[in-house]
Amino acid sequence: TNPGRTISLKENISLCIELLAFLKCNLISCSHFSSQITKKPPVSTAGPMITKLIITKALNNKGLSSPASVAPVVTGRVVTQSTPVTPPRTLTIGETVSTVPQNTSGNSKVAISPLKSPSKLTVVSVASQSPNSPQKSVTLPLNVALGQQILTVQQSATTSPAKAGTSQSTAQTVKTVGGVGPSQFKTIIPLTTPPNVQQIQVPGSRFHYVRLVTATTGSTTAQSGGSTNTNPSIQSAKPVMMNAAVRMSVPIIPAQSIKQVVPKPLMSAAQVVTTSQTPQRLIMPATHLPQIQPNLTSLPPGTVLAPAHGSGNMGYAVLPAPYVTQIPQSAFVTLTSSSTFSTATPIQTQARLSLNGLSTSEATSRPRKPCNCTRSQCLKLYCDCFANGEFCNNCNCVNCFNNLDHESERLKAIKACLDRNPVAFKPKIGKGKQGESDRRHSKGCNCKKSGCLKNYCECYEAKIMCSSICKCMGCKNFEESPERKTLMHLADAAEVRVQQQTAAKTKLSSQISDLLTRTTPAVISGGGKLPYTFVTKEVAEATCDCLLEQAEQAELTNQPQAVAERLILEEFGRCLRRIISFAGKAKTDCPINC
DNA sequence: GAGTTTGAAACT
DNA sequence: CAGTTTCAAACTC
Repeated sequence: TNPGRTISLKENISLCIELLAFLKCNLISCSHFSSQITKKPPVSTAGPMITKLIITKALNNKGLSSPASVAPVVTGRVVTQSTPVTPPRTLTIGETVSTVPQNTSGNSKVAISPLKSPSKLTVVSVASQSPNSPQKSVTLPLNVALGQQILTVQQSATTSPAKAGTSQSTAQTVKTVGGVGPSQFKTIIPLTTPPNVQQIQVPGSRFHYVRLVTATTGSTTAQSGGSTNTNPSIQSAKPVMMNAAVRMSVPIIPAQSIKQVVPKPLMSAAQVVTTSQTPQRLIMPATHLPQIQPNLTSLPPGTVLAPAHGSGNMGYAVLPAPYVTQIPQSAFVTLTSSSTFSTATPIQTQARLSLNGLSTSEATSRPRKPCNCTRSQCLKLYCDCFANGEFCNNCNCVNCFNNLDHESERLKAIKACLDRNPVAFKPKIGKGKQGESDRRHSKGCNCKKSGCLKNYCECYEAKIMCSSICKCMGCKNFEESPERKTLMHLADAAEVRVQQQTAAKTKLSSQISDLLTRTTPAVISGGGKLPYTFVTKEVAEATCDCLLEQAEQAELTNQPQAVAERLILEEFGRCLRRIISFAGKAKTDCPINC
């Protein structure tokens, strides 16, 4: 791909070996190969994304209500919005909030699945504001409900018929699945690529966990038991066993999936969101869903969505996405019963949407450094995990409270931090609109001895230069600083070296192992392909010997590198022709295609 | 790996 | 708000 690039002899031979392996692969019987491909489950190329986790009470399968049983159990939370464009405000679940910006005119609602629901997985609830349309919910059999995107948009009772016709297909879905007429449920907005929902069984837990998984590529299968499901591409739910040591796997969802239901962004990071129901519930933001960040899930970690006045004491707790991946199996009960924070004192935390100027997805996609806290119990900002809104996981900390076992303490600590500094959990490194060059430390550093050229300095650590707001002394971390340039060059060179060495090592080992593992002769019959068994270990070694011989000859005769490369490649071509020739001859001669 | 240095966070 | 203490990471040996 790069004609101007000079290839060393070693690389040349390496390429030849690679070609040899490739040839060998392609000699494998076509049917054999294709069968392996078809057996392979579809794998998403997208990073894991959490869309939502619904926890219901443990249920036996019989306990699922029939579609006709419109239970008064309200488990899906309805968030509404009064106007399409609103300033930062207090959100009251149950208020009218527009979640479909185009044509629902503020009367649609987003049902947010609760942490727990009594005995059933309730997909939709209506917080009716009309006495003629009492609050209702549709309780679905789990295997049916699982096929639905949990975020739903409903028409409120006061929505006009004209507005009600915004999404006929999805409304039909609701009607069919839930057995409830369109007058009650206007719209369920499915994901553009519907999710695969998996049940997660947690031993010892009373709760039933569900996760939504959508593969962005690959085939999909019809949903089991989902005859009423109008979307055939929804995958069947699969039970997943979990133990305490296993992280809850992260569902995958296409990035565009949530776009349809993204309500207007909540402007303030310190909003109070109130609910109108009783038990505390969880809203788990999807770190990898930037589209959903502006809505409820963009609320900062630790936020408790306080109940609305006069409507009980249930609230939501917004947790950072890593929470989901680190969550221990037994923690939900503690959380759901948590009532540490009343409506009068809702905890408001700031979203740590980015770390050091990186987006959340970027930041969370890389492995986090384990902390080593010994005295802070990981409940102070000294602890990087805590400061980043994450639970400690695989850390080396002592007496750690930054976990679900100490959730109440943790929430208190969050509150204390925010009392001291309302933006304590906001990213310190702001990303400028024009790219990284505009990134800068929000507070500036205060370095005195390091010259801002060591990682003690938060600016230098974030690979940004100090700015006018820094109060550092003897700063050398500025654009024209020769010391800084030298350091940067050294760091870059070191990084490149490490990468090259790692890549070379990986490539070589994979080539060797690849060749060695494919040298077992085997009889492949039929398929019209040459038997790949001719590329045996001996043949590969002999080929390599031939190539090396050419390389040595070229060196001995002081040939220019281009000539040497040509000789090697020509020799490789000869080797291949011989292999193919013998293979074809053997196939003709041998009655059993050996 | 132990000890030191450093600067942010926490505290007064 | 300034000064001091605490803390954990970065760094050095």
